[in-house]
Amino acid sequence: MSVLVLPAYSPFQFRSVIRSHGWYQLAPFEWDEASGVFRTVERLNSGRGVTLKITGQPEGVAVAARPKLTRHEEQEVAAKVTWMFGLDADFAEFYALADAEPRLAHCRKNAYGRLLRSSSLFDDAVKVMMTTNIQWSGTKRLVSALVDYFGEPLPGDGTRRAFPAAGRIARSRESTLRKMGLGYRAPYLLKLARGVASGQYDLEALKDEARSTEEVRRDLLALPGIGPYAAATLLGILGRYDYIGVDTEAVSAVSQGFYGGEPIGEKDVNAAFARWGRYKALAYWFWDFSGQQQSPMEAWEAKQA
DNA sequence: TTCCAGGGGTAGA
DNA sequence: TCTACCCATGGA
Repeated sequence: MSVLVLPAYSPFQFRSVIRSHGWYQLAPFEWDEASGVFRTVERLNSGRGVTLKITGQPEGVAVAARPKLTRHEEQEVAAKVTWMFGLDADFAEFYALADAEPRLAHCRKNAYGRLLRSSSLFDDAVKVMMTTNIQWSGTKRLVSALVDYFGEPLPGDGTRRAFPAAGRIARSRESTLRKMGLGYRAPYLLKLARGVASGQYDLEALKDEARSTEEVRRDLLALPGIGPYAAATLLGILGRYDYIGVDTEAVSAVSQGFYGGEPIGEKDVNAAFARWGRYKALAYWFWDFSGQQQSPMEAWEAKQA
């Protein structure tokens, strides 16, 4: 076993990142609320699979990796975990704005802002695609099915698998994906996986901070199965908060909170948060609609339970 | 049984 | 740019 301790840019709260959105419930992620242990499986560049047990530290995270990593693999794992937890992200500018807004005043003290990411943007694009026009229980089922069927098994542990590489899905058939329950999403996922595997789509290039948000959004919208909602969600994953991922929850919450319950559309949701400029998506995502210091995520979880 | 979900693609206006 | 319609599947 190897242990890495990775510092985070302050302020940082492990649990706030874990529960920033529903990803912690999707395979191969596992979260144990009682013990505060987060586990996942990663496939490294060498092809080796490793399990990561990640726990919160006062100002960062500790990563226990099995089996023992080489020095080179330690660097790779550190980079992956840094990305997944946004350890180097700085939200000072957002907090300065949020401090003056009662509905966002809880953000700084809870270190809200970081959104839990998968280690690669392909994984997150697939997961977002599996959230479209489906209930959350269905999303969990489909992602688990993809991991179980295509994921790389961990040597010596047949039960744990990493999220499948694009190439593994690319070599399958649409009929196989449909049988797994993906329905009409099957051809979209197949096209995305084949495009990524062939190099037609370079998703990791979208992490380039030098590119404009509009350009990145255009590239996201060009991907099969990625529309306005999915593109906005992925932009948030990429640390760009100019667009709100408008789903049925957003429409409902913003209608109640800002339009007196009147029927509204995607434009109205974005208009309600227009004054937050490049922090629109964060302002919406952590907005305390209930007035009880509760973000939409927490309200959504409470409704689930 | 009917409706609809953390929507997207397409055609037609 | 906006709207209407279709898309598979399972949960409510």
